[in-house]
Amino acid sequence: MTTPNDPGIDPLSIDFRTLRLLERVHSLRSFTRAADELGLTQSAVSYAIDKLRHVFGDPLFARQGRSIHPTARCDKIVEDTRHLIASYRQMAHPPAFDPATASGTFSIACNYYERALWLPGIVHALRARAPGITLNIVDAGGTGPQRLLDGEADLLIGPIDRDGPLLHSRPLYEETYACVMDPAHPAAREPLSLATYLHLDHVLVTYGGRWTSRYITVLAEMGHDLRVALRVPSPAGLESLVAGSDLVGTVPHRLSRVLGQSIHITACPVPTSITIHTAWTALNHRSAQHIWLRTLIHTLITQSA
Amino acid sequence: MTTPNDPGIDPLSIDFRTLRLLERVHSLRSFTRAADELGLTQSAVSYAIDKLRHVFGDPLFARQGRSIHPTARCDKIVEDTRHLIASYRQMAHPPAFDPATASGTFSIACNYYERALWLPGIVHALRARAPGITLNIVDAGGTGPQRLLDGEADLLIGPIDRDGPLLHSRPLYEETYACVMDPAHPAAREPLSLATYLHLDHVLVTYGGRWTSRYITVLAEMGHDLRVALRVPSPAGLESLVAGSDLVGTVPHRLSRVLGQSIHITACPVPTSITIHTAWTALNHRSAQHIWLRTLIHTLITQSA
DNA sequence: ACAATCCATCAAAAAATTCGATGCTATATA
DNA sequence: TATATAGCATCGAATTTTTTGATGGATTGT
Repeated sequence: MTTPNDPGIDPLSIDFRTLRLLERVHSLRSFTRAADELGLTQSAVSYAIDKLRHVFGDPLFARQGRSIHPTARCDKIVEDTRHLIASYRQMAHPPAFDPATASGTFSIACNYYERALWLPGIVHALRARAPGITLNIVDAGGTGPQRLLDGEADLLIGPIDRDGPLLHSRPLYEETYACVMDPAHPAAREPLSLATYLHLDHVLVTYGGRWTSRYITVLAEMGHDLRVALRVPSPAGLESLVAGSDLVGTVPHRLSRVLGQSIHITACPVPTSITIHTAWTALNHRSAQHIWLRTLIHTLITQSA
Repeated sequence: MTTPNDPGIDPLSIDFRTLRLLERVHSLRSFTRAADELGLTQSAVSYAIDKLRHVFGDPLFARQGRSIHPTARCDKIVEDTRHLIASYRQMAHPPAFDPATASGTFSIACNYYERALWLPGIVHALRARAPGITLNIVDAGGTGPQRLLDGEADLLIGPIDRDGPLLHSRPLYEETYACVMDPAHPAAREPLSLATYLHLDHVLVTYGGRWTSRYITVLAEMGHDLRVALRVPSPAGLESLVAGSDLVGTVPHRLSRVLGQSIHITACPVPTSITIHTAWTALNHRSAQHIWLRTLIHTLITQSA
């Protein structure tokens, strides 16, 4: 019938369906009934058992007149098989992510703007709902997507222009620019026109690296150039720079509102806006933890934005 | 790409070759190199991974420019997979039978003849080589194969005429019949002719049930009938029945030699012989323990027969 | 004896896998 | 900046595996 260690068949070519079939035949003591239960023909069951017979080098079942009797080896194989299938099922079924008991680290790349506006809310929610997760904030710098691709961050929050390759993203809200200045500034008396804006002396927030703010790009496309008196890498402390000076700063509108009470805020006359997104890579796209966290963050931000 | 819990594909349809493929891709960080190693094309590997992606609802690997990076879920799956494959391999590989440490029960069906001749040797060898195995001797009765088919015995030793269905057997040796009588018996003076044999008064061993000894069958076919003065169910004590009487007993030749010194033994004139076999069912045909035991018994008996 | 049950087997059909070739994207190089 | 290269995805064709439906052989129960 079969020789032990039959070289003609690779034991690894057995799949879990075939193992389940073996288990059912063993339990039901019948090829025919197992076939019915599994929605197959008796013939297919016979074929599958025959394959298993070659793989295990054992007859597995011997006919005893009208019924079949498993061999001792078959009993043992079936017992092992039950554990094997259970393990595999557990492996194939992703355990539902439970924030309350979850542990791990989650890295967010963003810049001063997002940290100032949204980080407190995120941290607060996370401590309450998923206290086991360590939050790691890295500076997005001028090139946010690179943080994701390099594996330094799991989620990027910021203005994404291109929906580049390998990058999933979801828009949060649209942001406009605002100008901040000393309340005593002459230009603070009425809404700012583009002409006036271009004649003022500016404090420019460069955001460190090679990033160029959208309003600068738009101005350049219009053929205009900003009179820059001071360049700073971050909006932090911008309030004290414009207070008591004639300098004007341009920052996202929502940010201007948290810079301090002592400054005058008015709409920026450059006709453009940016859209803030969350973004991540394919690596995390299906991760239960990541889905939960990015959804949480998306909800928090869009609800208060 | 893929939706979690994709209903279109049965997770159980994954086989162990595919899991090994996943493991290799994960280790080598390359579809192409895994394909080379497994003797497949990159295309086949891509197909297999795609199937796994649907089953697990996870991209498993994300392209990072020129190379690939596994997802966290993939790492975990691969780790589980290694255990799964190891367990399966152990299950598929029949553990070599080690007599010295083996335990269990082994049932032999046979009759007085085999017990008297061979059981001491079998017991002796088994105690020495496989002390953990319990030997269980059951009477074969008139219908030996039935003991096997009923599961009452693992091995039958005895004269098998038919190589019936579901029954494996291996011949041990050929046995002839001998006549035993009192040394003072008139017929003991010269070789026994068939004519003389038929005129003697016999003690017939019936072996209990419905069994008919071969020499009886042959005599009947020849149209002869035996003059039976006494019927006994077993050859045990036959010596004392023929000693000091005019009765003649017919038993297998080897058995006659262990009945006692005080009797005369001569060849039985009925022209026939029987062949002693070991026999077993398909249930035990591939069992390592059974193969070892029946080979041991076969060797013991043929070496001293 | 006779019908019924049940697994084995065979040829044909259906499904899954593999191959070879090509496409597409992201580096690396000139 | 353009080009070459490496590497996975995808497509149709070829191959292999699985399933089916029909049939055979053996055993049991009536």
